[in-house]
Order: sequence, then structure tokens, then C-alpha cells
Amino acid sequence: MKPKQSNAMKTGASDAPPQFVRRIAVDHRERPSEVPAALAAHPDVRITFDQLSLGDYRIDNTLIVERKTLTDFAQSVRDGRLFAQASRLIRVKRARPCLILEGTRINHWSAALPRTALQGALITVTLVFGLPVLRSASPEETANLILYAADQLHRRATRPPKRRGYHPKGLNRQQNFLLQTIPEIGPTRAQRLLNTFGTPFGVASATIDDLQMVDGIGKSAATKIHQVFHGP
Amino acid sequence: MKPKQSNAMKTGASDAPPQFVRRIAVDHRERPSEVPAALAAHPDVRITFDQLSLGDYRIDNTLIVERKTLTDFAQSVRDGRLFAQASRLIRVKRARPCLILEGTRINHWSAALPRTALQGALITVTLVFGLPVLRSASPEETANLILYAADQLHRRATRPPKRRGYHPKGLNRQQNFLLQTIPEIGPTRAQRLLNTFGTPFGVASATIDDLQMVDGIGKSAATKIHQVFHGP
DNA sequence: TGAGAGAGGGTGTGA
DNA sequence: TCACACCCTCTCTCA
Ligand SMILES: [Mg+2]
Ligand SMILES: [Mg+2]
Repeated sequence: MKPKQSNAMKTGASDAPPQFVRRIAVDHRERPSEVPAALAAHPDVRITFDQLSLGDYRIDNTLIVERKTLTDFAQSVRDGRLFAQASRLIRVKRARPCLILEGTRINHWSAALPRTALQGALITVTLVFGLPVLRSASPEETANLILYAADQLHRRATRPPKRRGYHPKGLNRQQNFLLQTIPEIGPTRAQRLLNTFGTPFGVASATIDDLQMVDGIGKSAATKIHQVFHGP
Repeated sequence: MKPKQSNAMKTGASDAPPQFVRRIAVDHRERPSEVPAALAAHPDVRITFDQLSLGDYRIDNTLIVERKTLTDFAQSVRDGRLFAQASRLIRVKRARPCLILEGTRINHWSAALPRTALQGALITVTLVFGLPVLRSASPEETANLILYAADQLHRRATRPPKRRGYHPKGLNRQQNFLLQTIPEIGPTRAQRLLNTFGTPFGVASATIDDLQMVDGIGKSAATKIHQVFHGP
């Protein structure tokens, strides 16, 4: 919209002055959108148009962004293109893929899916495919997101060595955690088991009947415990 | 609880009749929220309040949900709790972790961060930490998201892409995770231990010398293992 | 035969 | 999820 003062943009991307020029390859199909202009309005950003085989924006092998307006998104859900694309994106090595969903239901009302369909698709993409999804309200915000994300990821790569903390967890806590990996066993039941049988070995040695004598452990949990320790 | 909503059936979660009862463990700190009631309003859903060591909603080996209202989220960004929590969530092995951000700026105006700060935090959480984030407009929608997500994940044999190490399935997987809670034991050594001793009980019964015969297990690891199972 | 050093691998941490 | 520092383990060498 207003590609002038860089300082006017309040995004962290420009707040923290970028150390060096960020080169962004933009798919030529994105040319008609307002995002490239918004990107170029930032200082230290150089964009080049290119034909990208995957994604719409690429920043030096750290970030690949697929941008979709709500309308695009709805369309790609309907024709099933979305999931194919998502699965190609997550397969990319060496770079973090990411989907930016641009727009609100207000300005994309015509193409909007029912909200539940939208959410359903988002769940599949995010949770099942594991593809990170960000939402943006406008092309300008999309540009800011891209830059901020690129900076974050880049910072990770160029980071001074850091101190490693070590955490000597107490033994009891350790044992408690071990038992908690058993389904239906949380901190409370884990502790009760330890109180009753003394150690994880004690728990492991108990019979299903023994186990059921513990307060809060029923047949189901007792069976599970025994099964995890001894197999079916 | 107030299971009066019958109109709550608008989600895909209930559109496709669930195959079996979904048991959801809810952290007791979520009791005051409206989400549990919204969950319970669904057919075939049984919720139990429990103390969860991590996350707010847990559907057995499938999904762990951390729910945050916008207000919570803003707070946790400010005090830095967010990233610590995210990194704990991302390391959960038993199930797929996920953050649901509930609310809009409209009804959480008071606590809202500047939009850029919100986006910045979301970028870090999603892109850098790789934690899936979903957004919800209301407690009811949160409930729908949880159920739909659980169904999706359960349905898909497709496990989300590889984590480091071996990826066994079923019971063996649980046994593997159990052993991984021991210091110095990761996926690789856990699997070797299981291959050698058959079950966690077998491992627990082994002497320190027995343990050291496993490839990759030395004196230090053997001692730790024995100690966790038997105490000092 | 035992000690010690060095390499490689695995784990755990931070982001 | 990814990258990598650290430390355990194993092997090889030399006494
Ligand atoms: Mg596109
Ligand atoms: Mg919470």
C-alpha cells in the first residue's frame, strides 16, 4: 500500500535492523499480488522473480513460503490440490516450509468455505502433515511475516555458542516420569504406585491383582501396567 | 457441566459418526472453562478430570492439547513461560502435541499484545519449535477442534514425519518410550535394551553387568538404569 | 593385560 | 523440528 518509510513498519523484522541483505526469490505467479512490493519496501531486501518449482517465496535455503489467500485456499481444498502440495512442502530438506494463509472471511466472503471445513482442512495440514501455518490479514502483513520468520530462522543458524544447562532430576522424579509413560498413569497414580511398591522394579514385579490394590488403579490401568512391563 | 448444546454438532467431528467412545483426560485447572462442558455435549465423549503433568487435554496416545486464551497467551509471552512450555510440549513422545489459541482480539482486548508481538511469538512457536498451532474463536469451537483433530490423527495410519531415532510401533513403542525416560537412554539404546532383554521387566531385572553387555551401554548408563529401577 | 587417548555416536538442549 | 555441544562408549595402541 505505502512503500515508503521502512521505519514506519512496526514489525520486529524491521525493528531489529537486519545484519545483511535478504535475498528473496519470488515465484513469478506472485507478481500480480501486493506482497512483492511490500517486501521490496523493506530495507535490505532484494527480490528476484523466478520460476519456483515449489512454494511462492524462498529465502536462502532456510524458508519456503507457500502463500494462499483464503480464496486460493478454499479452491485448493475443493480440488484436493492442498494436501498434495502440503505433502510436497514438508518433504523439502534443508529449508523450513510454511503456509501463510492471507485474508479474513470479511474480504473473501465469496469463496469462503464453511468455517468448519476451513478448520478441518487446517487441522489436517497443521497436525497431520505437520506443516506450519501462519495467518495474515493483508499482503503487508504477509511480507512482514515472511521477513520476521526468515530472520528468526537465520538467527538460529548464525548463533554464538551457548551454555548448556544440566538438570540433575531427583531420583524419585525420574521414577515417577518412567511410570507416567504408561497409558492412564499420570503423576498421581505414578506416585501411589511408587509409595506402594517402592521402586519401578517393584511395580514391574507386581501382579495385576497386586496392582489393583492401589488406590485409583482399576482393572484397566492394572492390565496396562502389566502389559507394558511384560508384553502381551 | 451443562450438556444442553445439541446444536454443537456442526463440526466434522460429529458429522462423521465416531467409531467409538473418545476418552478425554482434562486437567483439573481447565474445570472453570467452558470447554469441558462443550466436549461433554458431544455424543461418545467421556471426559475425566485429572492432574496432567503437561497440556490441558489429552486423548490417549493421540493428542495433547495445550489451550490458551489470548489473555493467557499474552501473559505467557511476557513472562517467557511460553517458550519453555512449547519446548516441553514438542518433546512429548506419546502423542502429538498442539497449541490451541482461543479467543479474538475483540473479547480479549485488555490483554492483547501488539499484533506484531503476537505474530512474532506465533512464528517462533510454529516455525522454530515446530509446534502446531490452531486458532479457535470460542470454547465450543475449541471443543470441536479437539475432537476433530483427535479423529483425524486416529484415523491416519500416517504418523507425522520422522523424529530422530527408531520408530517402533504399538506396544514396543511404549516400552521404548518408558526406557527413554532414563538418563543417557535415547531411542537407540532403548531399542537395543529391548532387543536384548525382551521387555522393560527384563531390563529392570538385569544386573549392572548384564546391562553393560549391550552394545552402547557402558558403566555409566548401566548404573543409571539400575538406579532408576531399584533406587540407590 | 591394562591404561589412556581419540574417534564416533548418541543424547539432551536450546531455539 | 533442527542443529549441534557434550559426554559416553568402544577400539586401538603401547607399555
Ligand atoms: Mg500460492
Ligand atoms: Mg492452559
